[in-house]
Amino acid sequence: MRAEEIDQVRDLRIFNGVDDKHVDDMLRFAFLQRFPAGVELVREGDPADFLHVVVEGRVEVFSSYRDRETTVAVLGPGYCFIMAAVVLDRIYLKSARSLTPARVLLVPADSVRRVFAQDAAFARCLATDLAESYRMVVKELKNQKLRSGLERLANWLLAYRSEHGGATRFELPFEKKVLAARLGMAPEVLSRSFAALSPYKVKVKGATIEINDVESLTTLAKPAATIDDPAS
Amino acid sequence: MRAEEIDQVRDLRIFNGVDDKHVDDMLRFAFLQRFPAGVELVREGDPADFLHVVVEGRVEVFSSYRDRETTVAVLGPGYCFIMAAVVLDRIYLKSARSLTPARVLLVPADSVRRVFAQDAAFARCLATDLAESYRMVVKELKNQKLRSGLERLANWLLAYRSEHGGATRFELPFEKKVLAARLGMAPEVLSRSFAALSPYKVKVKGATIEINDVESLTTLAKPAATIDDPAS
DNA sequence: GCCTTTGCTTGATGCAGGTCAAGGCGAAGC
DNA sequence: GCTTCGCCTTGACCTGCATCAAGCAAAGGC
Repeated sequence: MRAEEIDQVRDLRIFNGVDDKHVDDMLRFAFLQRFPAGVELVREGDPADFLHVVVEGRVEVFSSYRDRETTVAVLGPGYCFIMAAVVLDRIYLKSARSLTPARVLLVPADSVRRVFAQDAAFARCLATDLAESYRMVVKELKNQKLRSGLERLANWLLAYRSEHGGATRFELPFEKKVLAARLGMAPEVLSRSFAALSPYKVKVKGATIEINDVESLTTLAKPAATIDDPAS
Repeated sequence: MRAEEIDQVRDLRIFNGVDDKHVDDMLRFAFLQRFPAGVELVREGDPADFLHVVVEGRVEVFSSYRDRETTVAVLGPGYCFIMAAVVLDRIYLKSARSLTPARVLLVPADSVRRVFAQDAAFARCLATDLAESYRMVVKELKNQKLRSGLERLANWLLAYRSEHGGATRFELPFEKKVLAARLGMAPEVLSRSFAALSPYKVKVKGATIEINDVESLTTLAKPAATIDDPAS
């Protein structure tokens, strides 16, 4: 990696408080790789060779079984994936593909594990990051098991809205079929669900969403801190 | 805690390699508590006061939302729960209740966090334990989203069988309605699913299960390393 | 012994959401 | 302008699972 690239990634969350020397150890053999959209970055079942950190663009994390596929998460800049597999030196449980053109930092797994064994601050970084990730998956599991498709959509809309300044109108950040996968439903069902939200004054025109009555949508969605609040 | 009790819990997995002095720091203010069956140990939404470790008995981890409830896991001795909430000093995302009479080690959250900040070995223990837990939830999420109820049952039977010596006959470790919750289905559906397994030579008599044709059951279940194998 | 309780099974019915097939529509190309 | 190609929507249909309502059988109380 070039020095200028190193500076771009040095203050990623996972390096927070870690000895510069150790960060350099990891980055020396790392790559900051550019990928076009639609490339498979990681395949489920492979041994964990690299810790991946999204620097730019969006990455979809998914898993397949027989002829089925399910999206687990859609990650933006700052998030790393497959950390657990790297720490434990196991195989990947999930696959990942770039949804948009993306830049991803690839840190060799063995250097991650080496620094993990030596640097207490890094071990703590990984532990808190893993704890965060753990809680994210738990929330997702609850979201899937305890809510209907319509409820998931309503909650997603409210959460996305408030993450982006709370404007009445906004654009979907990715294609509707990706959103459908993210919400765990077929694209057709997403369509119908959007239609079912019109009594709640949600207007959909292409990728543009308009939420004209947050109150009534909230009544339907019944958001819960222990599922939706990213800070709790 | 009494000295004799301390010895019982000192070599739990999470204290592996941790400085004795620090383990004592945590255990000094800990309780080894006995609970009857059916007691709520932890309530979703409460702040994380204690790290809980199951020493004896079985504990069901679950979550509620509106009038629904879902079981996330059933834990036996050696497992800790709500570690992520303790590390991050957040609220519990899940509730827990004892299924059987149980003994649970309760370690005050602040002493866990204090040792986490001081002792590198403990930070690494927590990190690997969190990584394991993370992978468990991911597997559970995949199990739920990618499989039908019948497939989940078939895989659970095969996994339980091989975890317990691979005998042809065995007893269910808990009530069928708990198993149903664990598998994410209504008790009635579990009943029907058991019935649907009789062509695969699975016999059910009360709590006794007999698997007479592992091969054909495996063909149905199609177990996958990235969902079912606890070691991968 | 009988009766109640509790857990489980079985049947009937309804609904959410998946699947298949046929358009509609906007963007890009010619 | 028209055509083509993806993406999305709409309609019709089907299936897996939840729900409700009995029945049944083993276990414990008296």
